[in-house]
Amino acid sequence: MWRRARLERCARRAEGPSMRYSKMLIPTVKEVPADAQVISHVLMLRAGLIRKVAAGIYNYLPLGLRVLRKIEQIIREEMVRAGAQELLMPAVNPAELWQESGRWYKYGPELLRFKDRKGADYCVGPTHEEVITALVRGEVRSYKELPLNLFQIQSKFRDEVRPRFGLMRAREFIMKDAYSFDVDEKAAAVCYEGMYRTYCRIFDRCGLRFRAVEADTGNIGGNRSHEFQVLAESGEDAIVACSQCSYAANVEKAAIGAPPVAPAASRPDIPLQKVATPGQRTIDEVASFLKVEPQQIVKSLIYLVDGKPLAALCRGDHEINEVKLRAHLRADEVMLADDATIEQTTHAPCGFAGPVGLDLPIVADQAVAQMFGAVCGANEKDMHFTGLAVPRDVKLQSIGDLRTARAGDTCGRCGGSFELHRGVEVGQVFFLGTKYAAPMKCVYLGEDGKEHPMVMGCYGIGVGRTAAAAIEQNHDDDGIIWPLPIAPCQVHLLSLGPQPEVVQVADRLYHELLEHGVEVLYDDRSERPGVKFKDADLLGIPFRIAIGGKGVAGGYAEWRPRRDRQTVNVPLAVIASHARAAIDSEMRRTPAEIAP
RNA sequence: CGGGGCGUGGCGCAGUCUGGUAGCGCAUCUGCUUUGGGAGCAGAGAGUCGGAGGUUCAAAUCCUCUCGCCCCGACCA
Repeated sequence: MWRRARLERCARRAEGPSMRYSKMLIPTVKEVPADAQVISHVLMLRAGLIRKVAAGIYNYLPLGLRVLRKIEQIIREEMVRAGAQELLMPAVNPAELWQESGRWYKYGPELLRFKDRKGADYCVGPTHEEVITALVRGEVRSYKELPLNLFQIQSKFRDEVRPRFGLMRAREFIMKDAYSFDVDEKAAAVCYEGMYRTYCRIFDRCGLRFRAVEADTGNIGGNRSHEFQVLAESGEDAIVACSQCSYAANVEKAAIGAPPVAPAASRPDIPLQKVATPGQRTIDEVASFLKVEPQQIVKSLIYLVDGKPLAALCRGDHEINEVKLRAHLRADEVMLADDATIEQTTHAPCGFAGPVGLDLPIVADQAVAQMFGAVCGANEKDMHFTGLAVPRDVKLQSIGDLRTARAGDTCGRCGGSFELHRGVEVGQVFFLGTKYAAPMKCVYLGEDGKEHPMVMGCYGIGVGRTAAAAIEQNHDDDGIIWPLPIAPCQVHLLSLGPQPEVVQVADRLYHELLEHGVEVLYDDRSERPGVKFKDADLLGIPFRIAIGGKGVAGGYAEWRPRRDRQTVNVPLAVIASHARAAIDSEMRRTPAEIAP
């Protein structure tokens, strides 16, 4: 009963002065916008949800904002349920805080910096670890005041090199960011687990299919992280999931099982031989020229690791993963060497590098360590070696899991095999430890009377990106198919035709739906039916009710869910309660109704 | 930051090579007809051709410089 009351309250608030289409700013467009590359961007523009103001900067129009507010509200409810408190920090941050954490110097041009009238340095916050840490260290002294988990929902700015894909990669974007403060690692780990579960609830409630995957911690630092990936063909991120155990990870991070030890029979002990390969630079060229498979070739890449050259080896059909390489070497920066460095270190042009006799530290992917009878570059123009036996011919500094995971690879946890998915990253949770608390002296007095740094975690959700991901995952050729919990409205009511009795019935039903606590968009425009149908499909409101001349004469309305498009005629007398019941039943399909 | 492309009524584009009255489709407005899957006819309004210099009798068009946007790559929530 409380639930009905709440829904009615929400609907009344949502109704505002009017949800009549004729009075609203819903600028739909027929033509596909020229500069939109991904479907969510196309549909958000076409459905009149957003408009671009500048590169990566958008207006959120009324229907678009309704979606963002729905997502925000779900996040807010679940964060509060998990014990977090909402606050709001400034978008503009003084440079001093960022200098204190060191990120003023490390962050690079993505941090939008500017000066005020006095010439003092400021930035627009791309994230808020500095501000929150400064706040908490100033206000919290004792272990008795911990733990704390504080969050905000706010616009952030990252001056992306290349903003694109609409809200998927904007420069200004709305983000929920939360920061937890605990007395020790153990308590912080409990908090991290709690946030992990909260995130699962949030995306479940949004009605999205997603996977939580192990992730690299990137620049934010810390030692434990999960990304929440909404599964969609068009996702930018590649993730793998084990077919046998629960392990799932970003391909950048996914631990690949060690290859089985090759039997002696498959280790041909043949001599190293230099062969001419004029002009054959790429793996494919060398493979077809020497009539071998790419996996029999050792690919040798020269990297600059914190400025120093190093050779990294992987199999010809594999890809070196720079994230893993950086982690393996405990380096800050890993980048492919330029041609000049390659020629200097290998004494050969790019395309002929090899590990034999190379005067550089060499690291190898685990799959390379057991290669016999292989092919590699000879560090000499137009020459390769055949008969390479890695253990015999190459001095390796170390061996590790250095390549990007692929479908079918062995799971590093259980030995099962990986399936590949694509996803849109909508959230990430980080276990930060004392990375910020220590340098910024965010400390508390413990029971032992001594000062300790607080142990932190941070937890982000891209609100606009979640909306975009929902569209990537839920659309067809005609438009968006919103999951009910985040749809701009629940029911799209259409009046078809100019006959006064049709308008009268539709008007009455509009009010009846509102009285039933239904969020309804009422298309009362004097457009032809075709126009209204097309706009309804484009907007993607989950349920459509059409009132037409025939229906009014026969005493029924036409009910059609957007997703399956199974049209049924429902008597006018019960259509409102039919809608109410359909909404309740659909909402119950989300885990929100599972006991807290 | 490297490479490529584009800036012309609200939107999408043609015109630029070869300088000579700025055009098309959609949208908008008016009228009549039409009303179950983006209607028809008739009429109308709306553009400093991204900006600044220059060449020329004459510049959307040629030259120089700028600004913005998009795509590919490197980088990232």
